[in-house]
Amino acid sequence: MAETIVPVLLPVPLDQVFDYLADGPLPPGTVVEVPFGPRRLIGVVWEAPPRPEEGRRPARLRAVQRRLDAPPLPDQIRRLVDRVRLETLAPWGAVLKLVLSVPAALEPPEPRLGYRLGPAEARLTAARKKVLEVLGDSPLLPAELARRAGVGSAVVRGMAELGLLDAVPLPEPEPPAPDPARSGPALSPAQAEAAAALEAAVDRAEPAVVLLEGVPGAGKTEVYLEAVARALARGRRVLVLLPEIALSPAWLARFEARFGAPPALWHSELTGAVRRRTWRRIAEGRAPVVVGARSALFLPQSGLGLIVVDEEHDSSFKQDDGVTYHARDAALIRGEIESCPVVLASATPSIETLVRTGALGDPPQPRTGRLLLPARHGEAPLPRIELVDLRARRGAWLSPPLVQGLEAALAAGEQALLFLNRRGYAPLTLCRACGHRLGCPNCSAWLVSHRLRRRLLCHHCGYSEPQPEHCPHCGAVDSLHAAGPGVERLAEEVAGLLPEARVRLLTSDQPARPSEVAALLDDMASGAIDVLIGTQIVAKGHHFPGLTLVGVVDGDMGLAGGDLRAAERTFQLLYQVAGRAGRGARPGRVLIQTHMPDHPVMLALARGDKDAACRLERDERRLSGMPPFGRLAALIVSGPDASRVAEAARAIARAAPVVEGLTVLGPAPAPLALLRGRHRERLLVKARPEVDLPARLRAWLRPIRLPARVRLLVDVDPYSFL
DNA sequence: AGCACGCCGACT
DNA sequence: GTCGGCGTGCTC
Repeated sequence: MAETIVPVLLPVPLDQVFDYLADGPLPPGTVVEVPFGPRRLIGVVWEAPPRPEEGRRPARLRAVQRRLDAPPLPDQIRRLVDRVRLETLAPWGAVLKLVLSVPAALEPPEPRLGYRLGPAEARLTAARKKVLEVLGDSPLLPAELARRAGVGSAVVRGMAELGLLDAVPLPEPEPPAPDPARSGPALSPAQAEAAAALEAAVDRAEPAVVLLEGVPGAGKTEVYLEAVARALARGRRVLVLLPEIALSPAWLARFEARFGAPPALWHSELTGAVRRRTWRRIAEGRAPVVVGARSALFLPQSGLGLIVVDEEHDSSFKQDDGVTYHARDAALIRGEIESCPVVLASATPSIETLVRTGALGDPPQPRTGRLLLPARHGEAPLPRIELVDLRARRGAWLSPPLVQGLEAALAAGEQALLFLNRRGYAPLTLCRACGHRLGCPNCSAWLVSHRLRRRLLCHHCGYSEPQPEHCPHCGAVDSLHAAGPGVERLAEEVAGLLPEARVRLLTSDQPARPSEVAALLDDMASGAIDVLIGTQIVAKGHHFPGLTLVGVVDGDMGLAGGDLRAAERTFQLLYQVAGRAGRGARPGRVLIQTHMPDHPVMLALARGDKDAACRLERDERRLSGMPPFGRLAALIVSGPDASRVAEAARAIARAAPVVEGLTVLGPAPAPLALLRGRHRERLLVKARPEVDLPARLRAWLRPIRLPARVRLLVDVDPYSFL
């Protein structure tokens, strides 16, 4: 057979395909193993690039090692990889790596081994007799066998080695398929109407973007699950993206209630055999519904009839390092490729989505729509939100109105939630003798005091040191002062004010163990906690029937700094937190402490007028040409040597294209000028909508050669401005 | 990203 | 005299 040259894309951060020799043509999508320098890598046969890549070919091509016994990578996924590469400017191979996230799954799965009675004879101990007793006709997994016999797994393994047990392959158990015909909870007329609109979109099987908007409790999930059912009934598959933290047992219970079977789950915590099996099941088309966090978008699922992005405004859909993609935006690309609708669900949609779908009165983009779900009858209305003006107040972190609110709630046997988006005891430690502030040696950031651990931590790089006894600068004793509040300090203050109250903390790192977190949430739900103090992880989803008072300790925190989405994010976060109050029988009350009671975000929250605030924000963005009325890209130049980094950043700026509608700001030291020991300079590129920003960036940056030890990170449509 | 190759400090 | 630090360069 004639030798053929095949282009292969490899999961390494290089922006090119590599040519190999094969015995014959291999269709694009074929999964192959190839030699790569001293290594062997698994890659995917790709379409040949449109024109021969510049740069020289090697004298001799090496041969494809073997074809793997895995389903070919679907065309749609290859096109997604190509599109994401072009949009994010990430190296081609780095994007492929998102797809080939489970290399082991590409190998034929090893059969699971079960044990049955073997032929050999040996001295039988009591434990061994027990194992043989419980062993029936059908083979059992070793762990199951050991459990039933009440012995250790070592006994079972030992018996297998002696030949007392025969190992036989067991078939992989197939999880039950979701049943679309199983009827869901009865829908309200408004829900049924919205569901019908989504079902019609699924039936059309065309690219479309539908915003599904409604207050918490309006029943958005039930509505889009009807669309999921329709897609399944038509023999199509479904992908549901959720922020990592929204992938909760409660959500899964709702799914199972509707479909009688669980979906395939995908998130970062999955490891080992479960991760491998899930990937394989999806690749082989045996998972009708996949539910996962942002990385699930790159699973090799084919035949999609619907994509749902729930909590579409959530900024955790944006990946800030490596391939800087936004899963919501990439999902829209995927929807185009798959020719299926994408449902974006949220109680507080992003400005981007509101504008795109015409929800704020702008002309909607073609093939978009908005469904607005009203609150359900009998559902608790959103709680009353009151602002507490902190101007001219000094001293304690909790104002008198909030303290009175706490006392009243506890006296009535109700629960309270205090929200402060700051882990630890205090965000800053300073010396009262010399004024020295304790900073991180690797980052331009203050060390955060964590009293429970008796350590100072850097929240950016993980650096930590023991809580010092005296000032490391002047040596003064007992001079170190904790400045500003963190949740730990708040807990201390509440304990002082309400000594009899049962107070607990909940943050991303505390309690440490998932089981302890679950126990804490149970305690909160059952009323065994009076005051829960937490960071933003308490904002989402939880249903605490006895919770009537929510206190936002520092409503202004998110508004500081020059982040273009600060107002939007603060509104979304505080709205979510506020929604925790009054979900049970008794009405809720929300107190937001603020130094800016006249700020549009605060006024919108207090008046419950979301649309007005969104319009105001939209107008500001339009006026300043900010997203979605223009695009941004951040170029972060970093390296261990500050002056080389600065010089490289200036060189990049000098090479900037002179194009109508494209502005380059900077370079300037990034807000976090030192991060993990690397000095950072930032350029901000602003483009008008008619400019093809990624294409301009590619042309600009392609010829740039960076000096040694200097790196460039391109972040198109950045969400983090650090 | 890995991995090898290559030139300078503290050890059996 | 070697082991090993990580800087540099390459991978069809």
